[in-house]
Amino acid sequence: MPRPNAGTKGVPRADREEQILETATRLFGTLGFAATSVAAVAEPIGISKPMVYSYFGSKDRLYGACLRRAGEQLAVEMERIARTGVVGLERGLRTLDGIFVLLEPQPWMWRMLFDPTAPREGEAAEVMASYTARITALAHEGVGELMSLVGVTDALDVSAMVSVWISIFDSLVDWWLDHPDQDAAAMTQRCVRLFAAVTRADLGSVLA
Amino acid sequence: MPRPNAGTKGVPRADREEQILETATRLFGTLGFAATSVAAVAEPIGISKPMVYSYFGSKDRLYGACLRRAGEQLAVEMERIARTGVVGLERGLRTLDGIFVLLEPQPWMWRMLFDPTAPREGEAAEVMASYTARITALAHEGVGELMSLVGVTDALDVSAMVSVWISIFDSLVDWWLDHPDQDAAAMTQRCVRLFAAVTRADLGSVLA
DNA sequence: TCCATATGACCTTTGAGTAAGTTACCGCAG
DNA sequence: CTGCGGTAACTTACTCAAAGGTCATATGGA
Repeated sequence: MPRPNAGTKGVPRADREEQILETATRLFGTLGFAATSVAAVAEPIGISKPMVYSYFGSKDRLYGACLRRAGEQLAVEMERIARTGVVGLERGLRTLDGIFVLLEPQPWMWRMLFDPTAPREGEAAEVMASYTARITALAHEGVGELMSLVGVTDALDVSAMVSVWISIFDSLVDWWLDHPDQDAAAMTQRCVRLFAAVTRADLGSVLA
Repeated sequence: MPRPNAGTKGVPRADREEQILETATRLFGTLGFAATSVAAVAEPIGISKPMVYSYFGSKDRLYGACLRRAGEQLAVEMERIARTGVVGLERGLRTLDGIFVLLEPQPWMWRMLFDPTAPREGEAAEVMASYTARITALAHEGVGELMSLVGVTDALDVSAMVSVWISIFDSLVDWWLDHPDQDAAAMTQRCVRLFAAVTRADLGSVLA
């Protein structure tokens, strides 16, 4: 029987692969893993579902590939900033700035790494765990330094602060997605103002 | 044909309803809406799926009922604290403390209100929107006060800070779920230490 | 005996994954 | 330059499993 849209469209393998990866990252990052179907990835590219399967084998492996791309970029950038030797809140701000610049063309990239709907086992889960571990280790290092500068050494306190710190990243990226008119530089400036505000705040009598 | 487990078990309607609500809240809160099946709610109670449907009609309505219960408790408590007139970071800490005490028996309750896998339309979505709006309004009020105390009035700055503040709540509850040995009082004390640490931190030269 | 409480077995939809076949580009013989 | 096979790029049309939701029927307690 006739198959009107069949046959190659002349797009070489590498190009399609990149196209799929880009679209999938956008959808996974904005809708989450669970809410993203493979067909929904294929549609905006104008290809069919089996194409995606022929390139990546399974939804899990597709997610793994997106994760690797995103995680590698983020981890490398954060490690680069860590090596510059800056410490304390300043290191935090510099990291934030680096991430914002990196995320400017595709802010949803970040969301993928901390997607709560991602599968908890399988290849993708392992890739995700390895990158979040790498990023958490960097955060731990930075937060640990900051905390010891102000005299906090309790391991659980530091551990809680690391969670808080990462979630601050998360919420700022979320906020950014809701305010797409802002650019990376504006985001960083805003963070500087917010940090300054918090350090200026008074705890009142709660410490008593 | 014979139906071995059929027939009433002598549990009155109100009791079952409460049982289902409790189990569903636990599962929705820990696994998220998408990953929780109606059958999984029925199983630990020892009843069958159609029972849940006969009580709540649909998964969406079940989620709505859980949301209403949780949201009402949280909103009422936060409003009560707001009315005591405490301001600044102290108000933040008092709110945190109130929430921790409320959440002590069921920390997963909080997660439901900010579940990203929850449906975006339907009855449950409306209930969720109304409670998150109520809670966000309170957060906005508190954060706005705090910010104006330190001289920040920009609406976008305040809006971003509200996102950050709520996500701090979120991450602390998450951390608590990972450290079930901690009680509410210990959590509050930890928060006091963390807040104190942050206000003591130095911004360095970034402000330049 | 009556009916609220209960269930097994079903229907339906959705989405992951697959099989088998179709078409167009591309290198090469004449 | 033209025609022709090989293969890479593509699609339609399916299977299968999981989960939401329904229905007819069974049973224990008042």
